[in-house]
Amino acid sequence: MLRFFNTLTRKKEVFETIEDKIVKMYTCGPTVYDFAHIGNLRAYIFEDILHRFLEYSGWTVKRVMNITDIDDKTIAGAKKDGVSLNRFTEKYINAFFEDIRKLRIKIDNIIFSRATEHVPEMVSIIKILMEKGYAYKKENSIYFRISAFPGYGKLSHLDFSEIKTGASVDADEYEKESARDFVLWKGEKDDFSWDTEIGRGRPGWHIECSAMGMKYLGETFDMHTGGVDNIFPHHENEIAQCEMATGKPFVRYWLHCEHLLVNGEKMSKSKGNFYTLHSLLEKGADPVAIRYLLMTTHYRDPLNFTEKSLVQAKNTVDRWNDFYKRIKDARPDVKKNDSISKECIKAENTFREALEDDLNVSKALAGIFELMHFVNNSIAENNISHENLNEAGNLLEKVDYVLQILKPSGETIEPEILGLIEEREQARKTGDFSSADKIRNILREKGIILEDTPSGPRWKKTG
RNA sequence: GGCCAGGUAGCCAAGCGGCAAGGCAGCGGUCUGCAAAAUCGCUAUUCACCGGUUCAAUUCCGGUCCUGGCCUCCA
Repeated sequence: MLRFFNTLTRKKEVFETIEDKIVKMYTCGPTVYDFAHIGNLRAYIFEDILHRFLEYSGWTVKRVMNITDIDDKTIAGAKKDGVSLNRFTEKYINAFFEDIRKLRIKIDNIIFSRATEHVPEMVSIIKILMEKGYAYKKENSIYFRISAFPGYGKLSHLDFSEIKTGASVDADEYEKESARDFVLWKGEKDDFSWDTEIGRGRPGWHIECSAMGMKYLGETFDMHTGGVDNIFPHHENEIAQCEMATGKPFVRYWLHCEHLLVNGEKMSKSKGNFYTLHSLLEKGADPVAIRYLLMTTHYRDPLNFTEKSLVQAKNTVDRWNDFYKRIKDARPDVKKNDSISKECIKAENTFREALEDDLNVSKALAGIFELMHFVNNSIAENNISHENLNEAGNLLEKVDYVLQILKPSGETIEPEILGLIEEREQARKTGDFSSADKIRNILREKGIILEDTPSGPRWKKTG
């Protein structure tokens, strides 16, 4: 039984979808005005684990991720570079896909929808809101009338009766009836405009997610995710405009991912603690270790990113892969040990039940670590069969559909390296250990680590 | 100021009324020609602090301190 913490009710709730075993989910994606930082990437990894686990559990996932390629920042960037909007955002869209590919975030079975390709859909929602009297036009811009929506604030749990029109609130350059009203459509100010039935201009910030979500998932859908900072105003406003346009509930479950800190502080460019995936990889970080680190803290807890914790993550990922390679390489000649099968089932149950409980990744991993411990012990005691190893290997591969931390197996090795390994083995056999150690050091410099086992030497690559 | 999340060993991190999971790092033993890997053992009388409820609290209640977030365009 799947349970998730719903921001709307502030409670963990049993997850029940509109259609049985089908999840319609909308996940907030990037605004493509800059390279993604690791805080953004944490959110995408959270969404990836969620998506993959749902599929692992037998659900059909219908998912949309937006790419916001029109807003103040993208326009400012395009102006600054003196290029078209598309030309400007293309660079960051490509970088985004490159980043998520490296972090093994899935891209198949997801509709990536671009705001600039859905302007007509946005316009039609705005038209409906105007017809119903929930939106008004002022100086060529169109605003949503918040006083028309009694449920305003139900997601963020903010009390708007107290909000005052002050310096920070009334910062908008446009005229509106109430400081709280938000803009649906911005009247033409520059070249970045569309000609539409509601005038020439461009969409406001919140309308694109509403339009794209409802276009692909329907007027009411199951799940919407994003970072906690999106709760207000972005998601609150999405609810307001959708529910007033359709008269139906917009989204059933809202899931939000906490922020990431770096060395206990908010990440910011001025503090010099701003990490992008690119900058970490340049320092030699392993993208799989980054993925592991970003997923092991529960998504609703703040995650403190440090370089030390990244080293720890790297060691853990290496151990995980060592174990996988070990059970692939072992060639035991023993009859089947039923206790291994039982441990595999136990580990899988722990894994599944932990993730079903609001994605408790740490607990899920602990279940697999316990299995590793048990299997390693059995290998040491020579009490595990080939069949048992297959069971453990299959389980590891199965959970890795969600985790994505196993390195691809079937690494190849050059013939000359293989020759060196054989040469060293001959030296060892004749007792010439100084030659053997010399060759082992040469191999180490080439990135090959040797392990002598009863059935001969075993090699692995570093890094 | 209002609202929200969090503070568990050197570090990361579960648990959330009944003797404190797991991982990384460290130390000692086994194995090994030496390593590596693996393995065994050790590493929190204590869960930010102070009160309260209870037979029993890291877990519930009240207060305090610290960290971070939101309160109109930042995942």
